[in-house]
Amino acid sequence: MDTSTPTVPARPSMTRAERDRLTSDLRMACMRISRRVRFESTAPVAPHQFSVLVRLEERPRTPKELARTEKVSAPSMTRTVAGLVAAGLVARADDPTDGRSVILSLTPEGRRTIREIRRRRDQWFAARLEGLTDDERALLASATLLLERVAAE
Amino acid sequence: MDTSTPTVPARPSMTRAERDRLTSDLRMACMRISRRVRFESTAPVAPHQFSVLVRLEERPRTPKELARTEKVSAPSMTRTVAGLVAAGLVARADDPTDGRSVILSLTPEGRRTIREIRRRRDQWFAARLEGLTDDERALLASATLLLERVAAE
DNA sequence: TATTGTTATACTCTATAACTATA
DNA sequence: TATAGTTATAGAGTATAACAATA
Repeated sequence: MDTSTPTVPARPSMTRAERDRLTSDLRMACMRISRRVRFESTAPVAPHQFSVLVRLEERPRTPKELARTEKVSAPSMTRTVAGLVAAGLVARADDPTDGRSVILSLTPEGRRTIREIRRRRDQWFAARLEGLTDDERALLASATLLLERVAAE
Repeated sequence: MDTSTPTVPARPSMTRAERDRLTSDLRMACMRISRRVRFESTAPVAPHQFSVLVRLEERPRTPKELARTEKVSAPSMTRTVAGLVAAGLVARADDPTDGRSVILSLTPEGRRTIREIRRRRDQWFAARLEGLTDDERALLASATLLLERVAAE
């Protein structure tokens, strides 16, 4: 895939007002799309549960680590994890090096659940992108690379 | 503002796999930015309250209308609205044509609150866009128009 | 003594069911 | 009888404080 900065016609520098406008318009567009995806697609687990599944998709983590990254209290995470374990989506294991800790990881069913939720969300969004031309899609593909860079900072 | 489709170099049609990839990558990028904006910027009102303020910014509405658009029950909206009225952000008025209805609208303080929240969110996002070149910003400005079109459908 | 995780308790947002007032 | 809104009550997620087990 082409990861270089896309070629666009030369333009004069943006004014401060134009930059502010871009910031606000782009942010609101992203948040509106996010909201609509959440509203229009149903999910088998609640948003805060899905968020934990995605964290565990990257690698196994402790409840404390999850509480910190998800910005919730330890007792809240205890509760959330308990629900995911009860649903068979997350597995608990003792930490062999520290008797106080537990190590949480995704079960195969947990991975399937993530895939299913992404599939539903993409399905809704894909229908909205149907009406675009190839050029418009190419432009959005280039923009996606920039957005990913911005979000990763 | 230029609302026409931006000029980009001619490219061959995307394959189905490329379209699927764009759908998923762009959706996830938007959702990740949305999440980070929500996490990184504090707000004087809760998310569900802010959402109601934005609906009322467009025009006055009844509680029933708000419950429907926000996808919550009528009693939930009663509670949310009560909080906003108590905070001085929303005003209640009797409907002169229907004694059962109440008409909700933003107070000046409610409008100030919306502006303040947007300012904080933009502030965070603007810092992330600082590192981009003018060409990259121009590309994102074009993409924003497409995203707005997509989200509006 | 500090740290990990849980339990106890309370507050908020959510829902459904029942109630009041008006059409 | 139907509709707009509220009140009653309960379930789920969140928090802080207190506790248990381990380092």
